[in-house]
Amino acid sequence: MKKISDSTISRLSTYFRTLSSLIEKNVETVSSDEIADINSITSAQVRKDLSFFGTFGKRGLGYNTQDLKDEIASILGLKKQWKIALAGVGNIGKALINFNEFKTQGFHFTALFDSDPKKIGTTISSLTVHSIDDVCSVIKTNEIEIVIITVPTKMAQEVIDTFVQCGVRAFLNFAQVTIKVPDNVLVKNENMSIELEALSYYLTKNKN
Amino acid sequence: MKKISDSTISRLSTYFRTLSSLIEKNVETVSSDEIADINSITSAQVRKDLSFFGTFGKRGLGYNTQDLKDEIASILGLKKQWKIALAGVGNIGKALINFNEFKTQGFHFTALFDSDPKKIGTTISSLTVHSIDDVCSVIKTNEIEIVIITVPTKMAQEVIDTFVQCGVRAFLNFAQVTIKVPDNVLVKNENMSIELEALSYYLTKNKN
DNA sequence: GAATATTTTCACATTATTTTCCATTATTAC
DNA sequence: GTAATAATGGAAAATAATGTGAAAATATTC
Repeated sequence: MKKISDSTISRLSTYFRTLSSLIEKNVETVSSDEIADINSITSAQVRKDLSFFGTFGKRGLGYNTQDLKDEIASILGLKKQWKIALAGVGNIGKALINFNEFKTQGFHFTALFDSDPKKIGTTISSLTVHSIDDVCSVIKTNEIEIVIITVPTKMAQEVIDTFVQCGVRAFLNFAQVTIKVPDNVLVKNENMSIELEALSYYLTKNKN
Repeated sequence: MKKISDSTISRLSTYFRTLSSLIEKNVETVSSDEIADINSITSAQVRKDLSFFGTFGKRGLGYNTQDLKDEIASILGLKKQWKIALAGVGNIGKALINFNEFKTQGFHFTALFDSDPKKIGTTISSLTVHSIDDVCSVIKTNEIEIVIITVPTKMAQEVIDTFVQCGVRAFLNFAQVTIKVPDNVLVKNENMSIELEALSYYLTKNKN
């Protein structure tokens, strides 16, 4: 199986949202050109991205919105409910727990972890905060497959190591540090400062 | 001036963090190879990225950490304090206001906006919540140049339009929708669900 | 101070991604 | 039913990004 680029995968997510929104409006058919317009890219890009996974459209007509949405859901693995955990119950962590979009996309918070004894044992949104020491048992009992990391930068590597040892292979990391993991583990970084700095670069370069 | 790729800019941010951390440890000199190792990329990539902006190293020695950090700060426009605003004082919005990393990177929240009459006039972290109707005057008075968008998906385009009309040219958008803006405006998307879906794709593809 | 090792820089090669082009197929209008 | 229009899908070309290797410059060792 050939390697599909990250950009292709993230555009598939975008198409998925576009299709959901079209279906909500009772649109039954859509062309690659329309999907492209909505997302400010080219139709060739849309078709190329889809072509990696099969042929889903009808020449002369376009794509059936519901069918294509289902296909993309299958490709992205969104047909199941994912159980996720969160490590680091601080400001950002708490906000994410209450962020409903995750749930509607099929990602369910099932466990919380923190190292602060004052937080361990407390309940947030009807989820108990567990000690980092109990990672393995909690992960296994709850069949958690994805972990969101919102611990302080300095602890991120160590915390992720712990989860990796318990068999977790997918992380969404909010800490501002590059994490080293084995080849069979994936860490996606969500680095808000980097995006802000890209804006800073843009404004500086295009000063008026 | 040739166009520098987004990936180069975001890697510069990463090098900037790496350098800060080395300086903290009193390291005075660093090679492209060391920077690369820390961030799990190649040294050629590091040198190539830097080469777009000048020659900052000494052959046989490497780069002076403080000098290179200063150079990158200049390139990214991080030598000034940026005044930023936030639109949409919900869960995520409030968490970001209290997210201290922004402040330490030179991004200061200076104004908040919401459309909910119950929130308008209240204070969060000593910042008053303004009405969306007052955008132009507040933006101008406070010299705000970057706006973070944490309003509901359906309102995002409209809210950004309002800010654009008042002269704002840089946005960090948390809403899950592609925003249309004029050529001289930049919207960076911070889409946490897309990253989660990339993890979902990865786990599905590499099922064990 | 000469020899060796290190490391950048620059030019080029390779790989990956995006865009263009066009044949094919479907639908619509007349 | 035929022509015109719309749209996909796949091959090829163009562009962009990354990696490699040789040469030059600097530092270190003996």
